[in-house]
This record gives sequence, C-alpha cells and structure tokens, in this order.
Amino acid sequence: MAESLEHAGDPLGGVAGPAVPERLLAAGLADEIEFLAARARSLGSAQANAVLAPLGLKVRSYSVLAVVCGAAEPSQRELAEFLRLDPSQIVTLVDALEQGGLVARAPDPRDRRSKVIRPTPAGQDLYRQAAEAVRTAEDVSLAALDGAERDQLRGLLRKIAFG
Amino acid sequence: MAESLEHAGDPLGGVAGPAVPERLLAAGLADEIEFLAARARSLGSAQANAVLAPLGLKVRSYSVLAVVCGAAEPSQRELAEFLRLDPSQIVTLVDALEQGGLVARAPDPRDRRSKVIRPTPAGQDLYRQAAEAVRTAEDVSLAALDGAERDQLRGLLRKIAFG
DNA sequence: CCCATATAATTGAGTTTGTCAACGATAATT
DNA sequence: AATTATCGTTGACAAACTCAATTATATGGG
Repeated sequence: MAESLEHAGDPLGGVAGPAVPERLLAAGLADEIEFLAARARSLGSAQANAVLAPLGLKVRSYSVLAVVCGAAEPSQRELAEFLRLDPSQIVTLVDALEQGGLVARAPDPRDRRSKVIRPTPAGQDLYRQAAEAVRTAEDVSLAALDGAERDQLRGLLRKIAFG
Repeated sequence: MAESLEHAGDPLGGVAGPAVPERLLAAGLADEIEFLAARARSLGSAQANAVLAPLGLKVRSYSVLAVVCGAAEPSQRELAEFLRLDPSQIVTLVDALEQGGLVARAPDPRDRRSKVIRPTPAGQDLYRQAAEAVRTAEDVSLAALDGAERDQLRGLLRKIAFG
C-alpha cells in the first residue's frame, strides 16, 4: 500500500472542468478535507501541467527540479521522502532530467552509496521560468482566494503536510 | 492532458513516512500550495486506504460509494465530473461496486442513455462503516490541527475545489 | 579486523491508473 | 427527418505505482 505524491496524474486532464450540480455538493464527501484537497490538487495540477508542457516539464519533473534548485544538494533518498515517491521513480525522474542536461548526479563524499543531485546552469534557468509559470498557474487555481486566505491555507496545509 | 482526482495512487504507500530534513523545507516548493495539498493528500489517502482495506474498499471506490449514498441518484457522468475521473474509470468502479452488491444501475426515466446509481442496503451499511473509518483516519491525518483550524481549512479548500 | 545487518541507488516485472478514440443507443436541434 | 451532441461502454495504449532483488557501501558488534 502506498500513496504517492502525485499519483499517476489523475484522469480528466481538463484544466477547468464543468460545473458540479449542487445536489452532489450536499453529500458527505464534500465535507471531507481529504477529498477537497484531492480535488483542489487535481484542478491545480491540470493547470500547472498545462503551463509546464511548453517547457518540457510536468508537475513531477518540476517538483524534482524545484527541490534540486532550492535545497542544498539533496540525495535521491531525500528527494523520495520529501516528494513521497518510490526511490525507483526518483531514478527515472533524475535520469530524464539528467539526460535533458538540467541536473547532474554527483558522488557524495560522505557516503559513496549516495548521490547528490545538483542543477546545471541550464537547469537553474529552466527552473526560474518554470517557477514563474507555476506561479501564474497557481494564481488561476487559487483565484477564489485573496492574499490573506492563501497565506492561511498555506500555513494550515504545511502543518498537515509535514508532521 | 488531464489530472484525475486521485491519480493512480501515489507511490510510497507508507502511512506515516519518515521525517523530512529541514534543509528541504527551505526550498521554494514547500511554499507552493499545490505541492502542500498534494503531499497532504498523499499522507491522508495512505491513511484512509489503510483503514478502508479491511472493508474491501479503497479511497476511489469509497468516494464513489459516498457520493452514491449521499446524493440523490447521480448518473455516471455526474460522478465522473464530481470526482474528476474519466467516464471509463467510473464504469470500472461502478462495475466493481455492483458486482460486490453495493450499488445498482437503474435506468433513468428522463434519459434512457443515462443510468442512475443507487446504493443497495448492503452498500449503505458498508458506507456507514467506511465513513466512520475514514473519519478516524482523517483524525489521524489532521492531528496537527485543532477543530477551528479544520473548519477553516475545509472552507478554504472548498472554495478552490469548486469554482 | 571480520561479520552481520542496514542503507543507497538501480533494475525489472507486474499491477494499477490515467488517456484517448471509437461505438451503439438515445436525445436535442434544426 | 436529418444532423449533431451526449451517455455509457469498450479497448488499446501510456504513465505511474509497487515490490522484490541486486550491487555497492556503510555501520555496529564481536
């Protein structure tokens, strides 16, 4: 049993999606935070994937690139735990990014089993563009919330996303 | 392009997951609401899947059962839109629930193309147990939040999950 | 120092999930 | 009545997840 961070992307790639009959909103499911989070994420990642596609990224590869560009040389195991992906998926993701010249595997002097992932200049460049694109996508996804509400939401989610 | 609600469940089925180095939290990704929502959902659905397994359900089939038990006879198309799944996935899910004797397809008198899904008594029974199990799982996943924070979070998520 | 045990990355096989196009039946539109 | 659209279904395919096994290395105990 497992629950990856992204799961194979959800079906229904539509960015916006049709309106939902209020009849269904009345059901108990619409009160479950997990369901709401899942639906919000589904909408958000459809939006994000749409803006990332022109850059040759998906939310998955973007998330790896983002950690690599933002954190101090994570190992693949650290990436796996942080992103809640199986180590073997990290291998595939890093392979693709490395082939694209966006990141590089470097030996970890402290542990020769481990490899630290570092961004290349091209990777940092692309990340900057991608991060900007994702911000605009997020802005669309979160259009219903004002700035204060977004901060609130971020804070609450951070509490449950990391324990 | 699509993003389903659940996506193929995320990898990394672990319910709790190891602690994350603070070094990674500093990265920009940890500020993105979509990422936080995805991680929260990943943790939550691992938890939920764990408690649902003994009942023969997963979060997916549970979500269908929940809508069916809570709403006024949704059609399969409505289920697909609400859950953000492809109609063909609904076919599979309803097939399984119907085979398990939990729901039934009934012809829609208003539209003979459409089929409304109704719970059987066994389905309603199982739903009650499952809903209770999911509540306890949610309680674990949201342990870091008090009641007021949970209400706040629910409200914010509802705003973005439905437009 | 040697051995047992544990961990990091990798591979590969197998399952599940998501994506998409096409079809038959029916409805809605003109 | 004819065109066009929609609902459920099927099937073929791609992407993602799951798990076990492997190799290399680390770690801890005798």
